[in-house]
Amino acid sequence: MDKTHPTSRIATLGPSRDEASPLRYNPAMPADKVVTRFAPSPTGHLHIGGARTALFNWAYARRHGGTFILRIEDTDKARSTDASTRGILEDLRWLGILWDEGPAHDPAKDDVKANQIGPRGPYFQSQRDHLYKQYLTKLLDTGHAYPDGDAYRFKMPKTAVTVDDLVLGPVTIQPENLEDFIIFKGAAGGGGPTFHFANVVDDAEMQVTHVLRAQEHLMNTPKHVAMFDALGLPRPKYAHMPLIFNPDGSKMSKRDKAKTARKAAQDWLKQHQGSAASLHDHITRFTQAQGLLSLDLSLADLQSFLDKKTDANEIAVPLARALNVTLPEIDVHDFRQSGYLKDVLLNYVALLGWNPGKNLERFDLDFLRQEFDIERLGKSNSRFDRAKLLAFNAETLQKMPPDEYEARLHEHWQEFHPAELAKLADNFRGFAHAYQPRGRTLSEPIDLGRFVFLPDDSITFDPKAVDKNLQANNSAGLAVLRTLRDKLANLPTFDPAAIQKLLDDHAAASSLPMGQIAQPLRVALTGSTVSPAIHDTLAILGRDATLARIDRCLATICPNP
RNA sequence: GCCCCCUUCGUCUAGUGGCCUAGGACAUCGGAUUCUCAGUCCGAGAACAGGGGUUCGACUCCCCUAGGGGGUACCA
Repeated sequence: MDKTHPTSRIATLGPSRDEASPLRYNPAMPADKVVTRFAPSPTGHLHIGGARTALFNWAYARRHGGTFILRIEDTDKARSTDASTRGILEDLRWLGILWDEGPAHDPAKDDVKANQIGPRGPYFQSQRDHLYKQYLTKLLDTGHAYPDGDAYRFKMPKTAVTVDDLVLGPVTIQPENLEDFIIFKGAAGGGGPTFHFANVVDDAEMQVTHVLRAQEHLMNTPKHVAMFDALGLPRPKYAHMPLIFNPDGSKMSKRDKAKTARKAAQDWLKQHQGSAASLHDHITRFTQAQGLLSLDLSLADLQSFLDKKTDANEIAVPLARALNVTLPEIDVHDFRQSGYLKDVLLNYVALLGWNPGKNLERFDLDFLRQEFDIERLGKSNSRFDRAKLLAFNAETLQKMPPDEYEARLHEHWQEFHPAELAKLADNFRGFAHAYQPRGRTLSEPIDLGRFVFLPDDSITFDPKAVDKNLQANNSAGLAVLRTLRDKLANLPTFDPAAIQKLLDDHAAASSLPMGQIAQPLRVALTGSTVSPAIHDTLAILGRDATLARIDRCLATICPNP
C-alpha cells in the first residue's frame, strides 16, 4: 500500500461543474508542481503495457512531490464499460500504484462514477461534456475550428510543428503532413469530443505538466500541441516511451490468449478427428479426472469460442488447461492469476524501457519513486521475455522467509485455487515448504505437484519408470515397497523427520542406496520419478494416501506376487 | 505509398570520443553437489546492422543504405 497517500483523504467530491471556469481554471495547487496522469480507456482489462505507463507516471509524480491523476477516457461510448473501469482500478490497486485524484480507490459497488477524489474532477470524460463544448466554442470563435457536415474539424497551422520530446528530442512535422482533423463527432460518430480533443482539454484543465505515454502517440502529439497553441495554453512536456512486444516481435494483444487456446483446440480436433461436442467431452472428462476443479463451460459457449464469436477468458482458460497448453499472460490480471508477485512484475516491466544505470536490475517501488527519471528512458522497443520475468519471480519466492512464502501462497490459493487448498488441509504447510524452491510462481506448484491433488486411484504409472524402478532387478523395487508398506503403517508419527529416519534406517539395514528406496516409492506415489524429497513427498500425501497408493501400485504392477 | 521514430550478445540492457581485448542480467551449454526434480556453486560460448565520412582516436558525432516499429479513422 502506498503509505504517503492514506485513504483517509479521499472521498471529497470535486467542484461542481458550474464552478469550473474553462480557460481560467485555477485549482489551489502551486502551478509549478508536477502533475502527471494515466488515462486509460475502459474497454478491457489493464494491459501490461498500460501498467508500465501508469507506473512511470506515478513514479515521476512521486519523485517530484507532484500529483498523479487517474482519468478515465470513456469517450468511446460504444466500447466503454463500468466493469472495465472497475477492473482497471482493481489492477492498479493490486499493483500498489495509487492515484491522488480520480475515481475513488474503492468505488461504490453499483456506480463507479459516484465517488471521486480530487479538486479537478469529474475524472470521467463522459461527465465533462460541458467543458468540451465550451472549448469547442472558443476554437470556433477564434477561427481555429470549423464545421464539417455535422462534425467539427480543427484547423492545423500552415507552419511546421515541432514537438520537443523529452525522450526522443525535437520532432518536426512539415505542414503538408498535417491535416485538419475531427475534434467533435457528428451524429454518425455518436457525437461528443474525439480522443484528441478531450485529451487536450482535460490535460489543460487539469494542468497536467508531463505526459508520459507510449510511442504510438508520437504522431498525435503535433495535433495536440497545435491545439494547446491555438487555445493560448501552455503545452505540457511530452515523453514518448518505447513499445513492448511479444518475443516473436508481434504486438502484445489481448487476443493472444484466445488465439493460443483456439489454435490448441483446432490441433486437437484435427488430431482426434473430433467435433466441438467431443472436445467438450474431453474437457469435461479432463476436469473431472483432476477431481477438484469445477467446470462451468457449456457446449454452446465452446462452440461460439471456436467460431471466434467470443474471446472470453472463462472459456480459453479451461480449454487451454485441458489441452495442456499455457496461455500467454497479457493483462495485469493474467499475471496476477498466474501467481506473479506484483513487485516482481513491476520491477521487470520497469526494466523494459528504463534502467537505473550501472548493473542494478532488481528494485522495488520505493526505489522507483526515489530514482525514476525521464533521462534514463530508452528509445527502442523491447520484447517481453517471460523467461526473465519468471526467473525474477522464482528468485524472489525462493529468498522469502518460509513463513512469508507460506502466507503468500495461502492467500493466492484462497483466491485462485480454493479446491487445492481444501484438499491439502493440514498438509498445506509441508507442501509449501517442499515447493518453495521449486515453484517459480504461486500457481506453478499446482502443476508441479499435480499428483498430490489426484485421487489415489487416478495415478497413472509411467511404464518406463515402472520398468526401471519396480520391475528391474527381479522386481527389487516392488520388494522394497512391500517391506516399507508395513513399516510406514506402524510409524508412530507420520512427519518428515520420522519418515526420513525410517528410510535411513532401512537403507542402513538393507544396505541399499537411498536411490533404490526413494525411486520405487516415488513411482508408487506419483506414477513418475519426479517429486520433492521423498520424506516430504510422503508427509504431504499423509499416511492414508501413502498406504493406499503403495497398495494400489503393488496390485496394479504385480497382481500376483 | 507517404510521414515519423528506432538499431550493442538469442532477449533486456550498461556504455554519452580514449577507462572497451565492450560490462551485467535472463536464456543456452558444460562441470560439481544430491534419492529424482528443482535449487545452489563454478565455468564457457555469445553483440557494437552495413558502408562512407569527422577525428590523433569511434560503440559513442554526421551522412547514406538496410532492417524493425509507429502513424496515416467522426478508435483510443
